[in-house]
Amino acid sequence: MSLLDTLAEPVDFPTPACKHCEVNREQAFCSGLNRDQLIRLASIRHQLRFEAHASVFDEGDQADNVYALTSGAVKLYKLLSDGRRQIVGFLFPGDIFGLAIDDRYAYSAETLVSTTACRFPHRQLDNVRENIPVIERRVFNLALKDLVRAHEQMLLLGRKSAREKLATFLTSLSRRAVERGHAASPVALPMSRSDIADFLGLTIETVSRTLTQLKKTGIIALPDTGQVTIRNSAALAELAEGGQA
Amino acid sequence: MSLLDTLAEPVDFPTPACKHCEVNREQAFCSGLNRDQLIRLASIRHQLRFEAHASVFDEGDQADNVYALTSGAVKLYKLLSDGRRQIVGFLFPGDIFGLAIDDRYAYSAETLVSTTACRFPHRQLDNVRENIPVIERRVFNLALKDLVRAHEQMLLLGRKSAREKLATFLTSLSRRAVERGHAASPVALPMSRSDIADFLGLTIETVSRTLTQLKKTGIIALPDTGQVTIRNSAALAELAEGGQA
DNA sequence: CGGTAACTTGACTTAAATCAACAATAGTGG
DNA sequence: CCACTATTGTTGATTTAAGTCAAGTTACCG
Repeated sequence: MSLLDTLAEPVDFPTPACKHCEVNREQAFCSGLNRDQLIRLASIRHQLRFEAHASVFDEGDQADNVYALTSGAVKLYKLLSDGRRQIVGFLFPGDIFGLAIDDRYAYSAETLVSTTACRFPHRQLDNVRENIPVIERRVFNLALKDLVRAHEQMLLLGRKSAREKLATFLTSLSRRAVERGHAASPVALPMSRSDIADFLGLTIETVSRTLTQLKKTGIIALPDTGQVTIRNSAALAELAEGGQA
Repeated sequence: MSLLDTLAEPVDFPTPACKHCEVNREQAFCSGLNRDQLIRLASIRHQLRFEAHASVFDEGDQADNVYALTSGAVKLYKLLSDGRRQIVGFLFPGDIFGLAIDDRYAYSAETLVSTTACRFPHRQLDNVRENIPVIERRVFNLALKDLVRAHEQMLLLGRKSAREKLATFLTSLSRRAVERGHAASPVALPMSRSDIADFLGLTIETVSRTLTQLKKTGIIALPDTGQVTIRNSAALAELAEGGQA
């Protein structure tokens, strides 16, 4: 689709919040902006729909676009030459991805489930950011949140046991679900065991065993592979922080 | 020292580049700005000198300041309640630290050696950033570089062997030294083995053994504990990326 | 020069990986 | 709707990379 097509898309004003970022109003990319600012953003955005398990872009690709996730879920990952994989983030509605330096994406992005996102051409978004400081700051704060999360993940990867890793992972997913207006439990696991393993620096066997172990101690329940019920969130949180719960 | 004292400090204009960020001109916080922009920044900065092994701030402290490192080196780390530590970054001249969300630092900062830094009160820097887009973008790009580095470190922590971790670490230190105008080899190691271990998710014994092993294969030499000579940078780089060098 | 802290090396242990079935789940086509 | 197959997930047996425990050794500092 060309830029002209994008501009021709219906733009639903004067709705106060961007319809396509309706989840996570507090921190979403385009929430709380005024009419003119939304029009500027809408004029350069392109709304996209992806199938489950679809590639959005690959590490090393020309970084032409920034994406704001509006529904669904995405994983970001890096590969070593022999196929070892590290997932560097799971994204949910309200998160953005695709920011890059050196004009190349530093990770690959793939959907976990059927997903919708707004796409913003990097160059045009740069221009909007330069002219609308509140948007620049919005993008900055989202990037900073990613950085804080990355630091927490480094602590997890470098210093936590398998049990602590899983406890932290489930706690974090639950907290983020609450931020998006969902219940703290049960937590949806839209990713495979293999994805969880590659996010936590473990193998699928260890992920499976550890979840079984947490189930046996009554801290969680596993109604099905795609869902976890948190039965004792205090114990889970305690475990996540290195306590001996 | 009060804000008035800061303002009373001699400001060396019309020097084109901030004297205190003279290393790493390309990416440094205050390089390449015009006279008015430098004056604005200088008016809110406070120049500091720290001893070696001095605490700059602790995780959880009120995040009142942002720091731009001008000489020396700093480590950023997070702790678990039982004392396990993860170093989330080593910083060198040209790097900034102390950016935070929620008004709390997400990590502790300590000097490795005698260090000088510019300190900017968060509130006042916010104001300058709002009014001077080029400064906002400068801070943004430095934060984004940190994020890219954090992603690389997640790949290292989650998926690389001890040997690959050390190879990556030395390669990265060497590359950054070059960026600051130093030689690619020998590489200075201003941090202890314990710091290296806590950065790479290893123990000091494994760090020591692995360095000895790399020395035995002739890839590096260890003239003393604080320095590494890279004898075969191609082999080291190959190892770092998971090759079987 | 003495003493402490930092680093190295060695012996042994262990948490998680690997290898190997097996079970459950989800698609697919009859 | 139900077999049939492929994929994903679980569990068990064994291995291994890195951790732990324990000396030594070197370097640094008062």
